Amino acid sequence: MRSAADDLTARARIRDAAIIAFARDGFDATSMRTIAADAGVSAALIVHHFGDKAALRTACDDYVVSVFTDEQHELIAAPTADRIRTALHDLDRYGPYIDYLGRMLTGDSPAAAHLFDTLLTATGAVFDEQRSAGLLEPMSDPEMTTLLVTILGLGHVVLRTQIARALGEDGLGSAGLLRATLPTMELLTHGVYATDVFLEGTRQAMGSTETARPRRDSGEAAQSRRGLAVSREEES
Amino acid sequence: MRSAADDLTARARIRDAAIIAFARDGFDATSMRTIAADAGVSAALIVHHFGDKAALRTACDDYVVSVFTDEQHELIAAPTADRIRTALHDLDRYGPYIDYLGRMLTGDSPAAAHLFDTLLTATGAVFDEQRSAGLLEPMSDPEMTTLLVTILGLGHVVLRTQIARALGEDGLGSAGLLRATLPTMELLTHGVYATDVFLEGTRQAMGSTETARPRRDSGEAAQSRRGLAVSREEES
DNA sequence: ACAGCGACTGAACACCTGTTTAGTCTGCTG
DNA sequence: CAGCAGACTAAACAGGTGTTCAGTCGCTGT
Repeated sequence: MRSAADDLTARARIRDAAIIAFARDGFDATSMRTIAADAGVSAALIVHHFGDKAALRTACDDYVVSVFTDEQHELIAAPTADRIRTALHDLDRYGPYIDYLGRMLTGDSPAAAHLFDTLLTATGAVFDEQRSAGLLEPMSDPEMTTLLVTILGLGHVVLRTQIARALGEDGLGSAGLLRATLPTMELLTHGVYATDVFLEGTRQAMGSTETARPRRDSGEAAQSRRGLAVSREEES
Repeated sequence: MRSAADDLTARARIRDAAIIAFARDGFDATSMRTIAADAGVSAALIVHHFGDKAALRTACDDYVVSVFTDEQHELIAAPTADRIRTALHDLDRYGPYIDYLGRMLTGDSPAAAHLFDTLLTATGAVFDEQRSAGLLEPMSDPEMTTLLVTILGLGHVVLRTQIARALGEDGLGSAGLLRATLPTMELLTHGVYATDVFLEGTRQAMGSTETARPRRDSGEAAQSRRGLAVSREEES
């Protein structure tokens, strides 16, 4: 620990300490003096190296994002949301970064936006490829379905605290990831419903609010079919 | 708005102002004086009514949770994660509460834990019922599948900012919810994959190591299994 | 009429915040 | 060697923080 930390430049130690503290306590609840103490430097040195606290944050943002996008890990080369979730099986290495990432994604920093878009695009690209190979079901709204799958993957990261508590095990630990793999694949392969009635009900409900007669299977039509009441549930 | 605000007790106005401010700026970045000003009272009165800032927070937590659990709305009576997402189609009414909820769920407050567990349990109950009716596919791990569906629902809430930006529309606005409904139902009904090869590959990968794994596994074992499972995405 | 009480406030308090300032030390360069 | 640049620090600063205090107001019960 000691020697490894001493090998890093002060700037790097500050960055690492900040990432850990921000991930653990949040940006606002972390003081410059705390970071400085953790990094073994003075608070003034942080300003000397980064400018101000906000600049330190964006430096941390950029670094964490780069960990998940720049690096040469083969599973991160095409960072599907599912893959990034999968890649994080060694919590020891990525733990603080994952937590940081979870906090980041719920904010509205440019880095978070960039990361989210990258993930979304990558997931969409994988789907496009698989669709060309005839491996995918027809989708009424491929962009939205891509988003749904991305949400499913990132949900593990963002809701990590709740999941770990509810399951009694860390959902992003290797045991948790292992447990999630098969059910995820089941969901993506045949869904949860054994019947079409819910889907058909939705189709009719959404189609019936339109003046035109609903069509069965056309994908493009569905997208134009939006704009009216939400009531697939009888309410309202 | 004037009269409506004046109809509320100062205590209620403080609570409402705090919820809005916490949801918008976060707990730490919101000062007592800001809340007081928004509520039209003095900062000292907040302390008088709630004790301290932390107590105000838990009061807000409890209130927001009660909005989504106690109320008599029929769609909230059984608050599936999917339903709660659907129920929130009038952002005007629930908007601030949703944002507050999103922030809450990424923390580790008792109220967030309670809410999450409630949602999880409710989703599980709906599934149990549907399973009895023979409406569900067989699941290798029903509890985990329940969690996955819950994550899918709550992901919209927690990642609202990113989703709204990426889609160019608010995913929790009525238009966004409407657009998400059909793809969600498609996903839950037949998944995204038209083939079983990914699922079968996962089953075999996990099953084969299962027999060779009498007890707790090391990281390397999980990684190899993971590698097999993931190789479904036959990289270029 | 008056005592009591809770709602309510402005001002003060002690503390913590991010940042600045002035300066020391170290190592390199001419 | 001098000198300079950058890493680095202790101390101070201005402002904001949550909270406390002493007190006023208006209502209610007697």
